[in-house]
This record gives sequence, structure tokens and C-alpha cells, in this order.
Amino acid sequence: MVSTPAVESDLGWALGVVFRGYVRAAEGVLADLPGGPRGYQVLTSATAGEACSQQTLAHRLGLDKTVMTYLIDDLERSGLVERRPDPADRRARLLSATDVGKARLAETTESLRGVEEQVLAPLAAPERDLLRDLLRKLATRQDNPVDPCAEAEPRPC
Amino acid sequence: MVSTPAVESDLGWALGVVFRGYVRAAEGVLADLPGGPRGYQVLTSATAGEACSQQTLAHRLGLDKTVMTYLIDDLERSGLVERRPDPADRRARLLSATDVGKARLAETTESLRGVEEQVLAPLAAPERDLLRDLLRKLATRQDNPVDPCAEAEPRPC
DNA sequence: TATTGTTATACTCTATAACTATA
DNA sequence: TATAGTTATAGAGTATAACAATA
Repeated sequence: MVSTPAVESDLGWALGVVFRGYVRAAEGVLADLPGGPRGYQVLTSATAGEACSQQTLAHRLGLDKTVMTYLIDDLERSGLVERRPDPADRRARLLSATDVGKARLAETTESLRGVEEQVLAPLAAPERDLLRDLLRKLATRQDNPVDPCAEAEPRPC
Repeated sequence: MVSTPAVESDLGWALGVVFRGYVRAAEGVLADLPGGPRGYQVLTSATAGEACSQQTLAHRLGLDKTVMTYLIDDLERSGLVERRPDPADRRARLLSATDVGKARLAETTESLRGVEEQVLAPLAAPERDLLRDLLRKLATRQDNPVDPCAEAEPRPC
């Protein structure tokens, strides 16, 4: 009668287990990257030129703006990203990845592919793709518009 | 060229956004329940009689054993659960939900169903079920065996 | 006056280790 | 000696608020 534990029907429980499992699995790969998983996400955005302002990036990544400051401090100290005043609004900082940062991102991304496959390993291949798609769809729609700078839309960044 | 942000292909990013989204959405419902989302999970397990020992429960829920102590302290102070020494091993505590706790759980579970639907709202109905199934499948397999007490199996709990 | 980013402070959460009681 | 649980302490992580520069 205990064959199907009650917690398992809780979406929050499943999400938590999977999320923690991913973070734990990615720890090895992201350990020496400043900021860990979040540093990786910032570096990704900086490389893709999506870092219009620290604040919009912070919102997109689900972080506090003060955390974003520390995070970028560390990444900049390691020579992975640079920030300079936005000529159009000198209060804001434009974030960009250095060549070193881009190379580092490429390596890390490659390693993370392996981690993701490892985390999703209990599922069959088509299920893995399905889960990826569903999560991405949910994340993008629940979060905010697709355009990274669409919130305060004075210019396309 | 900025139409598909780079972070969005990162499984970790999607998981984080969805997980945080769920936690935020559930906050209202779980605010006055001691321990929040984790208190809810403990209460669920206690009601279902899956709380063979605090330690196995802690592992199942992804918590430290010390955190489990505080969590149960709060739930017990609120009269939702009880713990008493396991007659078969008086070092361990058997956790059970009180009648008040069971009633509270029923209410909360009902409210959470609504929250889950709200979180999954961006998906079509069949996609929602699919995502639930995939997450549960992944969580149960990645976590540990189905039997809640299968780790140290001296007796079936 | 409002906003971006920084800094300083305080608070919460979590992990570590020491302790008790049982085995 | 080893384990379940508790307690105390310390550390990391996080949020709050005050500040500087720019709009």
C-alpha cells in the first residue's frame, strides 16, 4: 500500500528533485567558473549580446540586481567579461564577453551537454527532447516576452 | 538576430525559471504553513505513513537531517504532526500527521492543484499531463527506488 | 524626481561539528 | 563502535536600504 508515495504526485516535489539533481550534476563542470550556474548564464547572455542592462539581465535570470553586481565583479576579475557605460544611457552598463570568456563559454557549454544527457538519462531519447521542449516553452512564456529587451523598449538594444 | 536568446537552449536555465515560478506561485498558498513547500512535503509524507525515519525522509526530500529537525519542530508546535519513538528502534522517531494536520493537508493540496494549473497554464492540456509525467518519471528514477524505505531495509516500515 | 548600478548592513538559510540516547 | 536525532556555532547566500551618477 506504500507502493506509490504520496509526494510523487506533487509537481513541486518533482521539480525540486530534478532541479537539484541538475545543479548537483553540473557542479563539477561549473565549479571553477566564477558564479557557478548563474555565472554561466551571465556569460552566455554576455556572449550573445543580450546584456542590454544589468537589471534586465538580472530579471531574466531571476536574480537580485545586487547579486548581479557581485556576479559580474567576479567574472570581470577573471577576465571573462567586460562592462562599459552604455553611450546612449551612461547610467547603464553594456556587458560583453572577452575572447577568453567566449572560449571558456564554448568549452563549458560542450561539457554541459554531457551533464544534461546524464541528468536526462533515465528517459528515452524522444522523451528527453520532449521534456526539453516543454520546459523551454513553459519557461519562455511564463517568464516574459521572447525579445530580451522588450520590457522597457526605448531601443532594441 | 536576437530573436532566440542563447540562454533559452540551456536546460538549467529553463529548469530554474520553471522551478522558481512554481515556488513563487505556491508562496501564497503555503505562506502560513510552517516550513512552506518543504513543510507541505513533510506533512504529505507523514499523512501517507511514509515517514519511517526522519533521516530517510530527509534524503527523499533532498534536505539535511538538521533542517528536518527544525521543520518537524515547527509542524509539531503547530499541532500538525506528532513524533514518538519507534518501538522497534527507539533512536528513530515515527512521524504521523494529526487529524488537524490531515485536514490542513487536504485543504492545502486542493489549493495547490489550482496553483499547479496556473503554473502550467501556458501549455495545452495534453502537454501539461505530459510534462507532469516526464518530471515524475525523471524524479523517481533519478532519486531512488520507489519503495520509500528501501534503503536500509531491515523491515518494511 | 526617477532610474542604473554600487556599497554596506542585516538577515535567513544552510552546513559543520559536537552532544545525547539508543543499538 | 555506530547510528538517529538534537543542539550550537559558523559560514554562505540573500535581501534591505542608503548612496552616487545620470536621466
